[in-house]
Amino acid sequence: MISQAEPLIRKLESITDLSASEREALRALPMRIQGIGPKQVIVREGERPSHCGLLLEGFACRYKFTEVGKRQIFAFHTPGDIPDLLSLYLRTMDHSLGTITACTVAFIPHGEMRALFRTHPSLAEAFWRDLLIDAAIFREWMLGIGRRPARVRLAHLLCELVTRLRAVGLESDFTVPLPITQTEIGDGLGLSTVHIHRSLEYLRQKGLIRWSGGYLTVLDWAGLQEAGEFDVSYLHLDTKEPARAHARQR
Amino acid sequence: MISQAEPLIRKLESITDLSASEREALRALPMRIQGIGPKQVIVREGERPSHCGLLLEGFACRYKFTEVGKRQIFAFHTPGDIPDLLSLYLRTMDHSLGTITACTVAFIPHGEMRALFRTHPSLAEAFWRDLLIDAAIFREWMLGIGRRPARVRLAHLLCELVTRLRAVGLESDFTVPLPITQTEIGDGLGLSTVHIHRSLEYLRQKGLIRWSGGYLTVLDWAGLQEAGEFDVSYLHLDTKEPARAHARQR
DNA sequence: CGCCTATTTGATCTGATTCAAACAATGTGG
DNA sequence: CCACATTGTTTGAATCAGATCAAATAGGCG
Repeated sequence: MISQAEPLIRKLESITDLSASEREALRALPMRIQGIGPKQVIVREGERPSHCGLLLEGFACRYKFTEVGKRQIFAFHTPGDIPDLLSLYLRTMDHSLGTITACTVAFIPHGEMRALFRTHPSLAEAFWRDLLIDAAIFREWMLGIGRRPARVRLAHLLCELVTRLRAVGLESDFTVPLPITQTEIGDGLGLSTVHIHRSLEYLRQKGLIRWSGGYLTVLDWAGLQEAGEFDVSYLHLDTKEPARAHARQR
Repeated sequence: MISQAEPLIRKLESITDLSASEREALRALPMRIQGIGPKQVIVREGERPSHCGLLLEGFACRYKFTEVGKRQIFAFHTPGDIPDLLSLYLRTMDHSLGTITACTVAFIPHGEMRALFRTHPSLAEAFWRDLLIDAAIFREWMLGIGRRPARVRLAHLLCELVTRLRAVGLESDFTVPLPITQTEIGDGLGLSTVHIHRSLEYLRQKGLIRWSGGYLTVLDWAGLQEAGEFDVSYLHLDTKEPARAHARQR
């Protein structure tokens, strides 16, 4: 029951401000730490978890299968995320959570999270913001899957991953760890593995990225953003973001 | 500032239990009621609303455009919904909200909602549940758009709409108002209007549905559910849902 | 070294788009 | 109440983005 709240604190600080006492409260959360191998299920669709899983190390994803066995990945998760936070309010999981690489997960009892929310309302608000950003990412993915061609979709996803990894300090020099398979990318974008490979090839040939050995390097950030129609605002990374030009009061 | 909270109460009661005092608190919410014509924007991407819009009458939707002008609809909204509730915690809208038909919308100041959440924590929880179900619907749409063929996708959407309209009392005898255009359905499913028409034709010819004059009738509910691979559980309609066969404690 | 998993490449097929046009329904103003 | 305009539906034909199938190559790792 040693606390390892630092990745979580870092994550929350990327979307909100935390006071010293809030950071303390997070560090005081009791958690059971567990290692989980690659490609394992953490929580299965239909289960009713009694704990939330805070991802400390590794990559995870949430997904669901079609009746004919096709998989759609809804989200990729990185250290600091609590992918099944929603189980606190929706008792039954409507999708599964699994690891991509080997992971370290800290399980926090639901009761402890609820107590934290009661004693620290503004922390509760921070977590709600996180849940809402999660949904905003779903929307952006929907826009891509439904309406953007494969190359744009792929470039957009890479932009998102780089941005999110940067926000939690896992980027340096436009290089991020990305130990994800082309098949997994395909399952996230609603595309076949073959087509992912060809789209990746396109981005490589345009000199936008390099990707090998589990690390992605963005060679041309502006170009990749353009290729992916990437506008970071949907990630709501800055609480104090300036008003947009076309913003208006109702 | 006359309150018209009944559709909202009905909606919340479909996903949670409300006490008499909670219902009273909802009725006491001050709201400015406004009629809005069909196909109008209610809140535009980039804006920072100071109110939430409670939909009292009519159909609305949330959407976003691609850079090349393709639209993806993320959600269809029916009376009782507060489609922009998220603006309470995410200051800047990352997508737009607009009407489909003429609508009556009750605008509630953010401050009033926050006060309500403070004085009635379990109401706050009900709204959070609603927001999480919203995200669950996004996931289910993603699964369809990414991994299901057009006919299945369409049948699934129809099942969802009928189920949701039933939950708020807008269904009778497997007939629901559905004043939506084939183009709008297409924008929701990531398909072209032409293909929606052909897929609809297929469902009609299979004797599953009848749809005309703005009303949809499901002729074969079991058949439509099967055609759409529809499993209602993602809508989390019942707080007290029984454990599924494969549910397990961690 | 040999096994297993992931990437790469080529060929073919198909679900869905696009384009184009006819047709139906609905609403509007004179 | 009708002519006209507008919006939505229907139909057909051509085309294409991406899937599927199949097989070769390349990495990792015990």
